[in-house]
Amino acid sequence: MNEYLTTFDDHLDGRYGQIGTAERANFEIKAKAFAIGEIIRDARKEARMTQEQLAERTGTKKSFISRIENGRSDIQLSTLYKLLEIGLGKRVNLTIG
Amino acid sequence: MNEYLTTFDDHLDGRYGQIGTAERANFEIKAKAFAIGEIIRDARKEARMTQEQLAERTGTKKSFISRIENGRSDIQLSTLYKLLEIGLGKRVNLTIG
DNA sequence: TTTTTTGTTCCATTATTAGTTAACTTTGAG
DNA sequence: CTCAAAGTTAACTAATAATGGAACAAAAAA
Repeated sequence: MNEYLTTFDDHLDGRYGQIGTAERANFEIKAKAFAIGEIIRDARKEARMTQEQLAERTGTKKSFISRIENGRSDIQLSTLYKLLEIGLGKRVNLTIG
Repeated sequence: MNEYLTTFDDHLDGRYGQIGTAERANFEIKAKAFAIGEIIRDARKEARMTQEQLAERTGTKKSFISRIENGRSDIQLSTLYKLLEIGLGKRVNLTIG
């Protein structure tokens, strides 16, 4: 079971200028959300599946999978569940600490 | 720490007619995604915060919080992080089993 | 009960994801 | 190298989340 405990800074490169804390927080939140792609790709590789196979199992296209895996989409919760649970047979466990 | 391990059926009422398995799976995924509202409301109550306070801390409006808590929105991942981590100071822990 | 606070719902607008196709690039086998 | 499989990207439409405001309802306080 892979664990993905992340801090905001995991997904930043430290190169922003003079922005407010609210704006920075928003940027960091987006970066964290986009990082889900890496997790999905890892899970797909682990399942030894191609993007096309995952797409077919979830009723979508490989281009859509690629976009997500490359961190270009802030996906909806239903998409997260669909890809990981239906597509890859994983169990998504969400805990609030 | 509250744990929200859910099965699809937790969020269904069992009253659907003759629909295919793909359609049913899709419906269940949606239901599961919508169920995040309950989790957010629990966390907010635990933090003794009003919807308006949570809205203010996350740069949004109480009407938006209400809609989510009542399971009327399939929110994006960034919204999940924004409300729980920035708004409520919780830690969202996502594990893939 | 009256007033205030908190929460819900509706409407309209904007922004972005979901979904798709096609062309292109990269990778891996043979 | 050549070919095929796998992955990436751009462009586009449709669906829907995000947002804001206002009116209303419910709950809590005075």
